[in-house]
Amino acid sequence: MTGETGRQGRVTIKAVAKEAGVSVAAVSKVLRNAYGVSPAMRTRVQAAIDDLGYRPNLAARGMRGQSFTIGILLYGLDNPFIADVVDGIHEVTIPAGYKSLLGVGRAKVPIETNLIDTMIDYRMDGLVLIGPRLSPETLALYAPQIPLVCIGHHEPQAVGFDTVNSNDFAGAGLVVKAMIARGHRDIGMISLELGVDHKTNVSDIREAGYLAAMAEAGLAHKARIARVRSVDPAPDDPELRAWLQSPDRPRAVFCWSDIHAMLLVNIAAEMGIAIPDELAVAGYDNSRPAAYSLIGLASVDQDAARIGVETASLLMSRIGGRSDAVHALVTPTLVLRRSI
Amino acid sequence: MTGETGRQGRVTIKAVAKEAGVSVAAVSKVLRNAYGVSPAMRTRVQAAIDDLGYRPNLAARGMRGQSFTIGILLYGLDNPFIADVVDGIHEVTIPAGYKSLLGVGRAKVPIETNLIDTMIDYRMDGLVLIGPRLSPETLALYAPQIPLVCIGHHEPQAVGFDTVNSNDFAGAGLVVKAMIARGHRDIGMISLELGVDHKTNVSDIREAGYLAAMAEAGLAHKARIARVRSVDPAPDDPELRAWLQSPDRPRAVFCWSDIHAMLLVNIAAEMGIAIPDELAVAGYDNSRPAAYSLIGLASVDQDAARIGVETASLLMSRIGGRSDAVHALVTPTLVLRRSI
DNA sequence: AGCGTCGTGTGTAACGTTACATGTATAACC
DNA sequence: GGTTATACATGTAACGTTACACACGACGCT
Repeated sequence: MTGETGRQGRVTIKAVAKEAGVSVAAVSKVLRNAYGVSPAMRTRVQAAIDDLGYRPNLAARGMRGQSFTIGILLYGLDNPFIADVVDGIHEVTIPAGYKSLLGVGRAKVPIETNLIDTMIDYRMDGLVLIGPRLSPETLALYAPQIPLVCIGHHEPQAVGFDTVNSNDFAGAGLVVKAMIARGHRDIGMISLELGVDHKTNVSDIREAGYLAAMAEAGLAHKARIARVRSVDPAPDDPELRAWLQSPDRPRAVFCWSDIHAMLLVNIAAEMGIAIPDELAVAGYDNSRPAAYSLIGLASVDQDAARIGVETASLLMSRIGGRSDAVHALVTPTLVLRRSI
Repeated sequence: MTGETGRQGRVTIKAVAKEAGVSVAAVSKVLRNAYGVSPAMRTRVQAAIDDLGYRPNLAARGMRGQSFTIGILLYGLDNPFIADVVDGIHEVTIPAGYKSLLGVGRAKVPIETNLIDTMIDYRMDGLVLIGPRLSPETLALYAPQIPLVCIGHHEPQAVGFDTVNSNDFAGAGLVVKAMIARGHRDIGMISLELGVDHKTNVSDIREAGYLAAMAEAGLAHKARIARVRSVDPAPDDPELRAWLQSPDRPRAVFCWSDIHAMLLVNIAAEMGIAIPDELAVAGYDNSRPAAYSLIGLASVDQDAARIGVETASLLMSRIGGRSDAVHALVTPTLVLRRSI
């Protein structure tokens, strides 16, 4: 022991109390903006906090009360959509005094559950899950343990947690209508292979929106969905190449994601297929390379920042005690570019 | 109180001890693989842990001992380099029983310091900083508080922490040599505006490597560096456009980053400048869109995964008690593509 | 037999914070 | 003037874990 301040020179609530000449309980109240503290006391304690450079120990905090930290679970880092969502979340949480820590789930169930467990074990105040691979049953298991809001998980009947999504149904409709306006009638779709919980995936909702828009335009008989296996295909993906070579390839195609749409545009260029004259393409996400003039990919913009803001607001109110479930939809827009 | 198990039904070390018929101290020892526990006791406790589905409370753990968690500070999420680095880190840390949580610093000093504080306050066992904007002085202040390894921060004389970097000096040399092999002599560079701590930035080391390689080839008089202001330029960045229009534009250009190189390739295409016949371009990072056939950008590959592995190994040994500083360099390779 | 040593196991005081139950003044009412 | 609110401040028991000091029996050595 080196004396008064403890071995690491770390400033604790005790030191602040001593410096300000008040009790630790009083300091704690000031820190939490709790009821029953006079303005005089508040300023005195605040001065001591500033003088000593005190920072609360989050681990200790988490043992008794709130930690003022939220956890965000992502499926990956290489996605501009996620970057914007996170920015949107911070726009709300940082002014509210919350910090956030992220975990990368790599779209694998064991990693995701492990990370969620970690976040719960750290006594975080709430969790945002972006595109979780977890089943509704698993989520229902976690929901009672911690305030939860999911993005990119369509489950409007869920009761224990909130969801925020782009209106994927409407977004697909925007694309189909724009293509019809361009004179196309033979419009196909490229989607993901069906998963086990496929009713909750964004790609499935986009499929439904596509089919509905086609039907509404009297083109139900033309509608067809090709499914690719890989979420993250290589630049020379054989599935996409095969699709482009197939004899009954449609005249226009709506891709569930920019990743596939951009690859399609590139492989088509290699194969000498003219875009959009021989094949019109539209994607989803309006990611940065879609705007490159060499790519020029029309794409649906989800308004990721707004999704983030909406999500964070819901999480804040849920941490505040709300228990009824809210399921919000954010309206997307279509960014027209050369490829359509 | 609802009775035996506590209000939230959460399983504590106490419950495990009771179930196994031993003391809490014994359970704690088993959890930490500490000395002084018989095989019989170990199996008995482990069985109880599995039966009850016990998970240690990290907040409580962090108050006394290790939390088995490391923090990773990133500057942003929209970068494939970072994604690969993080994967490399996990390759080492996960088998070692460590979890990791990320923070996004947005390349802003106050956010970065805030996040590092948070991670320290959570009693994490170690920190990885990827491309921190912090000054050597600030880092020296943090280093005594927590094991630290930096990526993308060149400070080979630092004593309190380790660094792992791509050999940016050599990477720049690879590009210059490849361009000379293609017959170019008029080779320029596009770099970042100088920051205050510019001796530690990767862009500055790449500049030095570029200048050295030019000098070595007897082209020192041809060498010139243009500096752009924005780290994250818009698709129609006026600075890059102006550079392309300038009368003394070089015949070939090495860009410090793919972000700028790809934009350059696109704006050049808009302006009718033929790549590589009128202008050869090479970037740094070998990011995914660089491989798109429509872009075809030659780029230096940093071997991000290896950097991650190296970093994690250093952090583990530093957590284990090592205190001398290691400064590792990873050898990059150049991926040749059409643009050069 | 007596004395250290070793291998195992237990009891319990921290760790830094919050929540709750108690004070203790001062003001407000009959 | 005595009771009752009201507002503020304090003392202290948790929270779940680890680290430390210690107890206990068995063993090997003089």
